[in-house]
Amino acid sequence: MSEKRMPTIDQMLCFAVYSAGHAFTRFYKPRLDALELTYPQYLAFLVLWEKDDITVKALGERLFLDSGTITPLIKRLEARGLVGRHRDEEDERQVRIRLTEEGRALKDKALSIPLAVIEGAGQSLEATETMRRELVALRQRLDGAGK
Amino acid sequence: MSEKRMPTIDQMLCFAVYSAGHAFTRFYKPRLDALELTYPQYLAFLVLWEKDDITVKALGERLFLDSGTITPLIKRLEARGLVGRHRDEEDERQVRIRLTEEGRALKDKALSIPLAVIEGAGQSLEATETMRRELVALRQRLDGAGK
DNA sequence: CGCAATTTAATTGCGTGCAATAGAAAATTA
DNA sequence: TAATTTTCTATTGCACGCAATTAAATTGCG
Repeated sequence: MSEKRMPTIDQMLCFAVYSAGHAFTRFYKPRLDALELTYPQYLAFLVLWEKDDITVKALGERLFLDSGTITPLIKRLEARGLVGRHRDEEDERQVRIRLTEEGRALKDKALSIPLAVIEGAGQSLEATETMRRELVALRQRLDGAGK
Repeated sequence: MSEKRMPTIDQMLCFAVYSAGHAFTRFYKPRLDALELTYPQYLAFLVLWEKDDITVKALGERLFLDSGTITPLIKRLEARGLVGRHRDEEDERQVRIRLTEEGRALKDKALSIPLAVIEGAGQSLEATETMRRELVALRQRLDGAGK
């Protein structure tokens, strides 16, 4: 005689996060198609445009992804001549990722994207910043409580 | 010359959503491993436990996923005997998904998960509900502005 | 009714994410 | 120094997500 209840997905925060993430990917799609980049590839470029010549590990820590995701992603960009991969001379365990001239130049084509996304989100910068900060705090608590 | 700026990923709402989504998946992982379910499979069960015998389309609309994702996901659950797939007699284009006895019984093992997630999120129910509502509104604006 | 347009699922192909493993290099320790 | 442990990257295998296509069933229109 259990007859216990489970929440509806519409009541769950995790599903709101999950589906909002997909909505962002959908929104980015036509803009990133113009650069022939996927959303995760775009994130990798944002990190590299900010600071070039970083290791696979550093990029992974920034994006919260491991080498199983980063390595093939970067290899696809390398195959297109957008980045180079080089073993670190000091520490040969590490692989450093460097933008090529073409990879650096891609930034110019991406300049219009952030504003388009802000417009697409359709809320004030204050509301956006509050939401962002709360999500980062949530992520930290989830990872901390994880185990 | 140009020297234009791009935001840092840490400043971007989309990345906060993206990485919080992964954090939820990580948090759910050990709980769902006990049921041998993935997070998307768990979401599908939440929908089915709420309302059984629904079409692939209805499930997809609920989860914001298309048949390219739903069909193989459900087939894996079918192979494990947790759901059945049946062509609708009235409209043979449609496939209805029905829980088996085993699939229905799985709910009992999942009952403790929602509370664990609420604890893992580590914030008040009010804050959680506010955040959820804002994320749903954001998703709607992104999809609406999409094109 | 007859046929074109629409709807619904399934399939294919590609790019993530991530667990598990392997292998090499560096750091630690006995 | 030699042996052990740790770190870093790559690889394999599996399950999403989604675009594009296909096929079958239904609907709508003349």
